[in-house]
Amino acid sequence: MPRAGLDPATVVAAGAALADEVGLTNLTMGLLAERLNVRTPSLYKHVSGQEDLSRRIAVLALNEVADAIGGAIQGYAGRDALAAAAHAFRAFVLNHPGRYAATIGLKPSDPDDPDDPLITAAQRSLGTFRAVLRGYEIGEADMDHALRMLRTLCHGFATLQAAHGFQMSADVEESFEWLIAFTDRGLRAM
Amino acid sequence: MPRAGLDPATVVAAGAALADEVGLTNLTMGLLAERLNVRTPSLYKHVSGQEDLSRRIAVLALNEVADAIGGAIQGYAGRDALAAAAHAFRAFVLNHPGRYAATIGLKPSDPDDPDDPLITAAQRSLGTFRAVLRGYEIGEADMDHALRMLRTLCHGFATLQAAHGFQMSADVEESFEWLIAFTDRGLRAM
DNA sequence: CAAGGCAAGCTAATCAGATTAGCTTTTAGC
DNA sequence: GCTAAAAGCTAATCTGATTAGCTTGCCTTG
Repeated sequence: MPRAGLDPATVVAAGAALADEVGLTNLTMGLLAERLNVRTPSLYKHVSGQEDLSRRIAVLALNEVADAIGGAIQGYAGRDALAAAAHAFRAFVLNHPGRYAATIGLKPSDPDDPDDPLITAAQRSLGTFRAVLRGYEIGEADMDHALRMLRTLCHGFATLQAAHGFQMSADVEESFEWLIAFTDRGLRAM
Repeated sequence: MPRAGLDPATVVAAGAALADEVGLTNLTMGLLAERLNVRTPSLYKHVSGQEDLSRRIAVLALNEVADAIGGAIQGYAGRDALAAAAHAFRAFVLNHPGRYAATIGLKPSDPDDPDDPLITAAQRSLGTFRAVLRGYEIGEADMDHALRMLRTLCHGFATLQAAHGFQMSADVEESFEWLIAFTDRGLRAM
């Protein structure tokens, strides 16, 4: 009976994948163990419990979002960068609802601890939004507000759509494009 | 030993209050029973389980949001109505994080069933946003998109703030005002 | 006012899922 | 090959949801 050869990263990756499939709330240690061909208690050798698992999934997700947006905006600026970032963000949330859900409502970690990988990952994904805004003429004073707006829009739209929150008739894709255009116009008019 | 005299509405109201205090995820049937001076199984005489309870809390919350926004925008139009609605919405989410959380990620109910109180409540709160937009010169074609944008902004900002998502230096209140002004400008420019 | 019946509450039991304790055994490093 | 840490396992505990079935308060009807 050979060993499974797990390590924290493998467990977290499998947990994230499973969360995307069944939903974060339905992710149980038992289900994850089964997926990894291991008995439930064995998982505790790699993660300290559900909260730890969830937090690590969140870190993974935030880094992946950062990578996705970062890659998508390469070579673009202004409206093109905005659109690319928004689409990349939303695609990530729709394709990985489970792991994105893990990034919401985490116990607020000490924002001063620069060793916390969660902080690092959050900063990275924030950095990509900041990069998008560099393509606009935004004063120093407005930068943080604009950044928060961008986050609000992306997060809000993606989570509402993922939760089937848009049940009106109009096409959701069209609304998303409309939203991007609206934001671009506003930012350029600053 | 007199009876507790519970009914579904009482149980749901207590559940909503408790969810606000301890968080929706920490709302257990046992805790709720204790709050109502009743044994856990007794709750099942009034709600059919946790999912049912959560759904009813969501209905309550959506109706309360609609009332809050509806009341706040009375007598206002344009930018004043927009600001009043946004503030009312956010205040609700911040004061009642538990019950608002219940409105997210519910199993999508049949949108065609007009008897579902959840649909009714959702329509009501949507109606208040529609009322805000009537103060702007928005063409028929843009209405649904603008409506979705408004929801996106309110939902996104409030949930991010409730989740302690804004850890940058700038003042959150200031960002919120900035966001409202940005949106107002954009809508007026249509 | 008494009888009947429904529904609210209760106790006891079952079940799923998280987590811990303590044992066994692979396997990396010497 | 030897040994010790780490990885897995079984067994056990605990919390929380839910169901079954009993008891009894309370409202209605006669």
